[in-house]
Amino acid sequence: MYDHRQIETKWQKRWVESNLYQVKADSTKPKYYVLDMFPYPSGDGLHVGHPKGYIATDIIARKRSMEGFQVLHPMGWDAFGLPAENYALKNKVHPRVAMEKNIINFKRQLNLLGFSYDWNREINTTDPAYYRWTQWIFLQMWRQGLAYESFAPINWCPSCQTGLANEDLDDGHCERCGTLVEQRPMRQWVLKITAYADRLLNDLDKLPDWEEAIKEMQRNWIGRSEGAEIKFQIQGEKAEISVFTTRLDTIFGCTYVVLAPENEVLQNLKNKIKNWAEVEKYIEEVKNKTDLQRTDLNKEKTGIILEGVKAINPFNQEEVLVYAADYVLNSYGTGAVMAVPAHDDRDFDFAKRHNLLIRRVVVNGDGEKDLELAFTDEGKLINSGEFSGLSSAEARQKMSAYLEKNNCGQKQVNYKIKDWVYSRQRYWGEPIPLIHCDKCGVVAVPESELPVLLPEVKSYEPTGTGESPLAAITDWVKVKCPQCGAEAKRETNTMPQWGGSCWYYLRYLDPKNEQVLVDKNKEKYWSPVDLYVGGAEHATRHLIYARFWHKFLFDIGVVNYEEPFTRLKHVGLIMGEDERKMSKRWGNVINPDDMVERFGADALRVYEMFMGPFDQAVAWNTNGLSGARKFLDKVNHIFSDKQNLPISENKTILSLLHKSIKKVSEDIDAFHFNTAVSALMILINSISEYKQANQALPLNKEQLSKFIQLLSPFAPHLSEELWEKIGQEDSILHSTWPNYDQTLLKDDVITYIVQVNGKLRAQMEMPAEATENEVIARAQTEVTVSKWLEGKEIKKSIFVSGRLINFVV
RNA sequence: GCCGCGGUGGCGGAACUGGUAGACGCGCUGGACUUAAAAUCCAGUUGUAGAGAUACAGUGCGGGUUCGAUUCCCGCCCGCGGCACCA
Repeated sequence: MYDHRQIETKWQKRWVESNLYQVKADSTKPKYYVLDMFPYPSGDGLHVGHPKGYIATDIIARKRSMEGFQVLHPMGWDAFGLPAENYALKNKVHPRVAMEKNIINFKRQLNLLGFSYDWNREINTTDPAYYRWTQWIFLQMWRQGLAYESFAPINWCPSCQTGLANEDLDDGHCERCGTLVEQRPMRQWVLKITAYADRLLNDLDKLPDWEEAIKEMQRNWIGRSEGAEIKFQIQGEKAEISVFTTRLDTIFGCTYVVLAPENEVLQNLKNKIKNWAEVEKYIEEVKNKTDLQRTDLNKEKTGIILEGVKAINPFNQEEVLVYAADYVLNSYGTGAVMAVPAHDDRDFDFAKRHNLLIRRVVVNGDGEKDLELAFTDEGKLINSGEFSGLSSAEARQKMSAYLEKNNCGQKQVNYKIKDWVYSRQRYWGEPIPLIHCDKCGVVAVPESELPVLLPEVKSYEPTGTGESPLAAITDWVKVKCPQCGAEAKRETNTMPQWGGSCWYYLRYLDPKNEQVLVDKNKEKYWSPVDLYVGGAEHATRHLIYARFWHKFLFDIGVVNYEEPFTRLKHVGLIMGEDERKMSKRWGNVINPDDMVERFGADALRVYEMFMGPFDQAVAWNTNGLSGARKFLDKVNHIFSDKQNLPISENKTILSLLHKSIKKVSEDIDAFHFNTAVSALMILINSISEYKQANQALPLNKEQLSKFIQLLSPFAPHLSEELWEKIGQEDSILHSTWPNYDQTLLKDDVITYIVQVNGKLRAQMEMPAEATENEVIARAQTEVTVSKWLEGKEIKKSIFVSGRLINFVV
């Protein structure tokens, strides 16, 4: 048993004193940038699951250093935003005070685990010197028309009392507090992420080292669909209804048109709609439904006919009925659809319920029999005028041409992703650096006056009025218009939590620069991030936002790469021992402080990497942690003998050492930490077996030192201690990562498997250079084999060199 | 409903491009040491039958390809994650 407290504090102190982890750009060396998603410093501190990703990046960082890279491995705090503020409100302290206290605790906990962060580069999104640049980027977007004011209804969380982006919702509930979100029309700032939708989608293909699952989530979230927009004239009116469809080929099957109840076309047709009173009542009813009630797939589709209104299908001049129904969403496409009940499930349901005409126009080898369900496959067109006989795909081509020629529509691409609602009616965020002037309109705060400091307030509780608490600070709100000098007002909304995290990885490159966001040369040297590790929950939030901002910064020449994160790995959760998510609510939280106290940081690191595949969720098990500790004790034991043990070099073990160097090196790079640890255990077990048996070590000192190096990224404290013990003076981090010797990987003796009809019957040792004939001859003499061959004819012998021989009888 | 991932001992999990299924760890059983316990060490640990050598079965289920399938193909079942009246 080694004294982990003594060893770990000793080395942590030395690492700080020698500035071991401080790095500078050095163009004579290759660089490697390893990044963790930075945490928001909550008051609960870290639980044992948080460091899992940090341990992995630390292992990679240490290995890369030993491989000769200049490694950037920074850490900081995502300290603005709702979580920090809600915590502060609950505990009745100022968010700044709470945040500062929490950071001290987080940093203490991280240091306890021996991470190799370069703390000289620490950043904090709430630091004015930092958020000055968050505001600066916002201003650049505003100048380019990418930030705009909108008054459309948005998601409103009644508990957090602020507007939210679509990305902040979880099944219609506030992602933070779980409250059901409402729709509220209000003034807000919106970022035009849709302008980047195509690039965000297409460039995913340029990221081969991102996990397919994450890319797929982003693709779904962006939700690109190609189709056509078609104008239906309203009979006897100048007005028209535009619909969006991806199935233009089915347009001859359109038997009615449906408008979303919020669609303004309805209001414009008020006078023509004979049953307006009823229609208005329906619109009211829908307004009072929550989004969840509306989108419940199981509910019956409601709707109301617009009496007196007919729409004209531009392809066959047919007059069709017009409905208002809430199964059509106003926020997607044009807020109106052409209903083709024969070929769309939703339209089919609605048509059945309202007894509407169902006309089939696409077939696929099944004749024209009556439909019991919508036929949504593609096929061959029928009953479609001049287009009959074409395939769906051909028809779409020709029909789009028809639309354009007749000026009644065109090809159109739609996205599910919405522009990003960027303002929050809360205190704890970056002030939006804009000024409202009666004469000049919206005016930017001059860049020389950035940052716009977040003022101190007496009450930072949300107001719920649609204004942030900042609106109450008249002294702060009142300013002179930078353009005309007249009395004007500051924008009082603040930025969301996601703002600061959209670009923090760039600030680490040059954290103290007061002139620019990041120095060009430093950016050129360190960019892009080579490895980024964090939770999968950010796939459609932070990771889309950050890619969007990065592309914008690329467009304005701040960065020189189009994609910020070359390789992305997501970390699997560590669950409680009861297999539930660790949470105070279940009382199953394991605190790393206790585990480090009992077993040591090295054991915790080894265990978390050994638990299972990195990206998979696994339940915590303290017994497993003690197993990791036993392994380290065994390691320590081998190196700690006072007397110098005799050495009798053993070729098998030497070969195993080199196989282990290969396996551990490759496994670390592939994020297969669990099998890397297992390889280290196998190696140490066989060394210690030899030691037990002969009282002689099978490897010499130099060979054994390679093992310490392999272990060092996982267990840096103990490794430094043993490294010193074997007489090394410099830190193990400055040593060179071991290489394996190809010639030592081959075994002299190979265990051959002998099968009869594919069933294992015997094993035998053969010299590596044995030929096929020798192996076959020998195999037939094995008793356990000959017994199965007796009296049978060998039809075939299958020989796999170095592995097996299989007799087919 | 759509998309993605997965299903292997009592448990976490290994298994290279089809070639010894269960590495490594936990737990459990027995033994050594000890007055005793802990720690440590040794042996065993997929199931069934057998004292044992051994035999048979076995990687969610049913088929198939192959000398040989956890791995490939077809058809299902279950679990997890994401998206979802997106036209």
